[in-house]
Amino acid sequence: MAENICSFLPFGRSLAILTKSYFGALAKRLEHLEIERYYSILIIIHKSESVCTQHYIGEQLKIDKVSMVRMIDYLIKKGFVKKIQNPNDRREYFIELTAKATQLMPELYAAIDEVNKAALKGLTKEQQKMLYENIATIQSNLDSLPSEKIFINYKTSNKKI
Amino acid sequence: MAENICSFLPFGRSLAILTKSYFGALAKRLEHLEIERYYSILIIIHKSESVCTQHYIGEQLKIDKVSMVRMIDYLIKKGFVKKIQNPNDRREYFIELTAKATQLMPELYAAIDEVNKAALKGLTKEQQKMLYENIATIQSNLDSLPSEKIFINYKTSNKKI
DNA sequence: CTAATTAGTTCGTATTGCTAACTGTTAGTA
DNA sequence: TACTAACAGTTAGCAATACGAACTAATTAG
Repeated sequence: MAENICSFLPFGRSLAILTKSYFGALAKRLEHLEIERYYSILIIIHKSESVCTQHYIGEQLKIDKVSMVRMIDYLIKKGFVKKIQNPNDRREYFIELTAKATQLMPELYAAIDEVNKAALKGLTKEQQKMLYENIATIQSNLDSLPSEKIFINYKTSNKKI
Repeated sequence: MAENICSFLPFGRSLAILTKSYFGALAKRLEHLEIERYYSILIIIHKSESVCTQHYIGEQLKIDKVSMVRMIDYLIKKGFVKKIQNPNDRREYFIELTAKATQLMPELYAAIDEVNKAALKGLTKEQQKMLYENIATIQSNLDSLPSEKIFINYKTSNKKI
């Protein structure tokens, strides 16, 4: 049976499929918004207590700097963020939300909360807490292992299921 | 702090980063083998009690049929699988492991087991069991939500960390 | 027998991660 | 001060993957 087979697969495979499903659901929930990607970048900026450089955002989300350029360009083109050169270190640019993006944030948080709730339905508060803790533990375990860099992308398509 | 920010991110974001780290570690552990991708396809075929078509494999791993063609072509080129037309339904092809691939499987399982163990280090057996169950629950929750298809890729690069 | 469906293929497009080479800026150091 | 190294960000090009659409060949439904 499929379940038996799956138990032999790398643990990461389950995570990959889960991730795919999660972002599929989130994209669906947010499809009425003008933006379809890079929510996490907006959140990093919005929640940061200080100014955000591309370097900082990339570090938080583990996105390389080249991809960051493309993503920020996209967000600028869409009118969600603006880039302001740091006068004290002119190599850096501060990435800031526009009013348009700021206005959108509550909707974004609500959607994420909704999808999170739907995803975690059936788990007790205690189980949810344990899940987050275990994920953090696993992340920390993996961070200490030798590894190769891995390519991982998320892109919504137009196809509806 | 970063941890505070992360708690506002979509749940899927943690999973994405985790998945990335996992496959990075697995790729590193397997870098001495001739193959660097598509381990899961080999496992599906190896563990399947019956013959495997591309359609079946894609269904198990949630890989679309176009990508399946490319992946199977790659595995054929590398000499790990062969394609045999089903005489009873000549639209289908059975994908089978070559001797070379079969010989490689124990090493593959050992590597996966090793990385799984390293990843789950510090979790009790009970916690691990709960984790797998919770992942299954979440997957099932998400499967029942409306969603869009999402692009998700894993590709090892040559860069070592 | 015809129409619809299915397995698989091919082509084109989009996204992302990587390397490498590059600009401009800042910091370290002789 | 001048030279060098490091850093933030950019650009170009490659590889990998997902998708839609159009396609072939084969099978099934009516």
